[in-house]
Amino acid sequence: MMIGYPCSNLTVGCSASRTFRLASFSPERLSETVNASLDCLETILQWNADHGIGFFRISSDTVPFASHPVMTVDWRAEFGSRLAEIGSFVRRHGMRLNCHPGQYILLNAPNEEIVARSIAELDYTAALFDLMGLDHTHKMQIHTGGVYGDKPAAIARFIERYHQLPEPIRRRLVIENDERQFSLADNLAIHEATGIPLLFDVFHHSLHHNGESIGEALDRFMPTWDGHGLPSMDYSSQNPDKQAGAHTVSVRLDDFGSFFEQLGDRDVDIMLEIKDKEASVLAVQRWLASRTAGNPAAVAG
DNA sequence: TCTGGTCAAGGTGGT
DNA sequence: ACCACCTTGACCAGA
Repeated sequence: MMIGYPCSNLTVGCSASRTFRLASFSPERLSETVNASLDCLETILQWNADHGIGFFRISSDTVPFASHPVMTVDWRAEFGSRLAEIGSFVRRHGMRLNCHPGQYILLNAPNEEIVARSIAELDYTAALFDLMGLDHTHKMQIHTGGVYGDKPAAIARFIERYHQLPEPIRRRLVIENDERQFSLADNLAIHEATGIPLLFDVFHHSLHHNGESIGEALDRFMPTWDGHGLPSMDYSSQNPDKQAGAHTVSVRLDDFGSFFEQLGDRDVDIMLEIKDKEASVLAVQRWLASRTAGNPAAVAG
């Protein structure tokens, strides 16, 4: 089991998700920005290695505008060797990376142009992993998409488009249950038709489900990962000061503890979607260590 | 140097 | 009809 965090580290003092406005695009600006982001990504991964953190989400802005028509630069050639070095570090340390392309990825949109732009963006993300030399267990997670007033039709369109995806995308793509539209049960139907692994977001599940307990949900999502590495989850909890669905500022160990009880001896990688990032990962690591020390039998295996 | 408005893209629910 | 939210903050113009 590895505990991870997304995109930025608040300790190291740099950002690995630098970008710029579309209007500011130039080849020079691109080089400067991407190289600075990759410098920081190396810093973060080293920091992670030093702190025993093996799971990390890279920003979908690692190469800004990579799938946009403005991109005339051969970014794969320009940054390929740096990405290969980073990938080599990741493999050497037994780390796992993940990426979460944005809300504009809609494989089941009725509009074919939106689908084409979505595939272009996924193609870029898959290329990042390919250039890093990372295998298909390093996943790109997206939401299933829009409902467009007819969920069965939206699911059917997703399945149809999935079968047409280029292999570098298909082997890394996973879908996540969301808090409003596509529940775990909806995604299971898609999994049965496609074999796509399902990334389980336990917080979204608590807000939108079909009556399954957490234990039942875990037992259903985990087998969808056969052959894809350790099943991967997103974890957050409710920010008590904000509207339902808002992520908490810092991990609530009581809430995590009750989740961990339900997890039992199941082995998963857990991405903490929490505002204070690596601080919560360290807090969970300390909690797990103290729990193991206090009750060795409980976490064995 | 600081800050508030704005940023490629779409869908959805709330006002 | 419009705005905020989601992904995750970061850029940038103007003071």
